[in-house]
Amino acid sequence: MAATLREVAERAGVSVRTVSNVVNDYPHVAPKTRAIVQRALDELGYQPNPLARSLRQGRSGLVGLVIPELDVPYFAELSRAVLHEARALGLTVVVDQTDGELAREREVIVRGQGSAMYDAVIASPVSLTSTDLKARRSTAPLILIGERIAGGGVDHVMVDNVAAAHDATAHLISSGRRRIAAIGESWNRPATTAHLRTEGYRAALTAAGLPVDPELIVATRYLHRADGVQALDRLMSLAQPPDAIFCYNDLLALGVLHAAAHRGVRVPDDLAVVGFDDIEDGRYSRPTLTTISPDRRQIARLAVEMLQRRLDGDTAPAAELRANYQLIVRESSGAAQSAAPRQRPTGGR
Amino acid sequence: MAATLREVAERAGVSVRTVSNVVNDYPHVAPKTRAIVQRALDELGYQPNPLARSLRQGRSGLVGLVIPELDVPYFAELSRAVLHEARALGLTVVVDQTDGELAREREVIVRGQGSAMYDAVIASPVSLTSTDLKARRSTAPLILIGERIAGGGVDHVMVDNVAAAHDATAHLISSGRRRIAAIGESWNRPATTAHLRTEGYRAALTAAGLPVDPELIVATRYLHRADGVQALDRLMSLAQPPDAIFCYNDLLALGVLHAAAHRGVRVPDDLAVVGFDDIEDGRYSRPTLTTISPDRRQIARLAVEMLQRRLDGDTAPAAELRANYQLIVRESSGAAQSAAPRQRPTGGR
DNA sequence: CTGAAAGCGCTTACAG
DNA sequence: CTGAAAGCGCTTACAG
Repeated sequence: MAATLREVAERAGVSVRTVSNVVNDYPHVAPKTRAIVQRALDELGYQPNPLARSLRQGRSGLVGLVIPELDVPYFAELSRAVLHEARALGLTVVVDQTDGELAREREVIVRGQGSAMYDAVIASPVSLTSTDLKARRSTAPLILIGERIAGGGVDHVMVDNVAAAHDATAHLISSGRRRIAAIGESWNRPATTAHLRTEGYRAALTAAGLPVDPELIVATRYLHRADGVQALDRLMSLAQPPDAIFCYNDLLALGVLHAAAHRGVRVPDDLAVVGFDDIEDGRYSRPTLTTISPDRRQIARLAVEMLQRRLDGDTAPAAELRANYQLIVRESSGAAQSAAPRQRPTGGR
Repeated sequence: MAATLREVAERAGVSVRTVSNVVNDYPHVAPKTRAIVQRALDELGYQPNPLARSLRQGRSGLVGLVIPELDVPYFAELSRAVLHEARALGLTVVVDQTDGELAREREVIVRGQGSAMYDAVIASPVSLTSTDLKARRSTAPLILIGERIAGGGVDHVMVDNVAAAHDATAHLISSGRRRIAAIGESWNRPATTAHLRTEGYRAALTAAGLPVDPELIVATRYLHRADGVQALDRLMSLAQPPDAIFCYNDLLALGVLHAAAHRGVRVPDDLAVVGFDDIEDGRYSRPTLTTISPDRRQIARLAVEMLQRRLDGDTAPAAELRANYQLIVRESSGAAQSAAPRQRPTGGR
């Protein structure tokens, strides 16, 4: 069992106050006293009890990062970026997975506390609604990433989803596609994000004088690869299949690529594909994936810096922080096919 | 600010003891008293302070899951499995990323404590050595996943890496390959795991009467996709390039697949590829990836159950728990090519 | 069934 | 520069 401050104090023949001062590098300690205490500390292998310290100080020093699914690459990569930025500021963040379940998102975001003991929370909720947010009891700072939940009055950081979806769609149009599908509208999620992407998609079509065909907008249950496979199967069985697809995330797009290969649909020749997120897989897939790349580093930094400000007592009204994004054109929407460039070089269209 | 037990007690006109009893569903409370207290609890919106509770009880109720990289699919998928099994047992686990840095692995695994306050730790360390383990001060139960650190005297769960690597290699041999490379031996990691896989690889070659060519065993810095790309480039520039590659993980294999496509090397026709881990990407890649699939669910369950036993006071000697694995044959090692089966059906070999 | 009180291991005004 | 003491918010033997 770890030694306590009191035990160290007894051994060193000083008060606990003095030991505490040494442990915490309090400057005004006589060098001689410090040496004596340090020796006792070493001999006993003292380790401070973080629980006691936290209780006394009224804060745990822990920031919770709440995400739905750890094994969805976008969240994994985002989490890593957040952990990285947080470390730079000396914050310890700990990842909390909710499986996207409302009850669990509520527990940690709305009720605060729970078995968790976070001083603040960064969250990317999928089921939480504005009603939940209004009922929030916890006073710990909260920063939302990705989703803007209407009327929440909560700080959030996000990219301009409407504009990004517009750009993705416009890219397909400008490369000659005319029958463009959209995959990822939501079945059962509140999914403000999906709605915003559909809005951008529609706007781009309309601006180009192209019709919006409801048949081409396919909702999915999740945003996983398997959903992309299903969606493609459905789209290809249409009387008039699409010649391009804008997927609301890269995982859907990778599912589409997979299903297309197995159906003998050539990408990008027969079908152009664009994703969203710029996860690492898309840089190695065959063909490589054109995608919208949100500046994850910036997202993480904005979130963490805002959090730090709130922890420091900043009471400014809730902020809406916007991060940059970029369209990255790769093979799936027209660049040279990856399969065997020397044997069958296929130019863009 | 949240109300305290004492405030609730005053409002209800009872002692804190009684309030505590109600909060914790202690059975012997008079129904009438309970009702009064409950009302006060509701009116004040009481939330217990987990820090105080933990300090008093001498445990935080938190289990730390220590992994090197959150955004490496294998760890993301493993983490999810562990969180799932832990939930089933009522344990709250929190993910702690170390970036594979020795200092950080030490802080949480060896020193215990730190800013973290875990009752127990499940870890998949990459830099930690047996010396560190012997110097361990923390008395919190520790379960290692994946790596067996010699002489640590610590519980661990793993698959039989030698046997698995043997099977992967034997599969390539039995499908007619003769010049089989291995990618993923370590440059700078302690990497017991890599050594074990090399051992299995060598054994399989030897058993088949095939020579072991040192040129074909390529070490990599990390085990990421980019390392796979580099390794393939190096192998293909050999005077006698390989006709098959056993990659020590799927990420390397996906990098190999990518590089092969861009070089015009056909997989599996010119080159068969086998990975290790069975991450989801490999089920959707082109071609899909043959791989060793460790039973992640079982690994997670064994680790969590062992942990629970230790928390319950089990003091049996350190256990070595073995999980099952399975070779999953997909397109990359000989099944029908995925590219466009109808146009160019390629049988296995 | 409930109250008064001790104590978990710290930090920190308050004195001196 | 250092000591004696209070108190963070709980839980839990000890009485009654």
